Amino acid sequence: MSAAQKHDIFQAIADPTRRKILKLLADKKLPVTAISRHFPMSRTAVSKHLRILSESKLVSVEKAGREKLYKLQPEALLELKEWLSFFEQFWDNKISMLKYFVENEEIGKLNLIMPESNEESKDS
Amino acid sequence: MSAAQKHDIFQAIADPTRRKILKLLADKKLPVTAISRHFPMSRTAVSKHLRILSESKLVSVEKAGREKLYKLQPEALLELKEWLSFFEQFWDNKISMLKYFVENEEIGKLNLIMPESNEESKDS
DNA sequence: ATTATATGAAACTTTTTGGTTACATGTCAA
DNA sequence: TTGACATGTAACCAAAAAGTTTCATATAAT
Repeated sequence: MSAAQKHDIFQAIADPTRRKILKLLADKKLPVTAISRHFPMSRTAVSKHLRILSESKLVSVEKAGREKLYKLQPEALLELKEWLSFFEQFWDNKISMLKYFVENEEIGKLNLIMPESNEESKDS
Repeated sequence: MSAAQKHDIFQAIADPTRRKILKLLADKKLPVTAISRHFPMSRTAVSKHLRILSESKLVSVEKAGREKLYKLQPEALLELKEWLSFFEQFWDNKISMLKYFVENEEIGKLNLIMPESNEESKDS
């Protein structure tokens, strides 16, 4: 069912505000008003972002009195993970070293492992 | 350097055309004209997508005679991987079962592991 | 030299996106 | 039952995105 939903997960996470919302919800369920306090925009704008996140199943909603609690649904990120893993196959031999540099926040030094940094370049 | 580049990786992969381009380039380097044959749009439109992919370092360019060969740069996806890994911490215990369902294309049955599917719901 | 191929840039159009304000509804507290 | 709080929807607007066509430039082939 659901031939083509309007918002896919790639689109959903494209917006910085929505990514920040996801991080907020990682801690705990929150109602719209609480969420919107973290942003320099109206509650209504945040509400629209939440609708988009809901459509792509990244968050779920739960009624609690007059509030509606939004909850992170991290399983939806599985699709992204699968997509990523396809490309990792073209990548594997470099990943562990890259991980090292990233985890040590020294990604700026990454040219150290790039072989093309020689003085003169010979073809083939 | 480069305080805030115009296109980040999340935006770059948000567009389906660009994701397809990345898959094409996974196989081999290609010039714009060859790439655009896979799409129902003009070469110029594809060229613009490639510029966006370049800006976010997902592809690199290499001059070859009168052609320009575009090449996949999968390392740029590391940022995405890092972002994802943050959320996996809220996810770990479910991941293996989810993987099973996904790999067997039975994601529709996922409610099997959702505890809230009882007949009546008791508060707290 | 001349023609054909490969490309990017510019100007323009249409659609989508992200935001606003105003309004209607539902729930809690007095 | 009246007032305050929490929310979503509607109508609207501006800016960004994605596409088009036209043009200019560089390289290759004849």
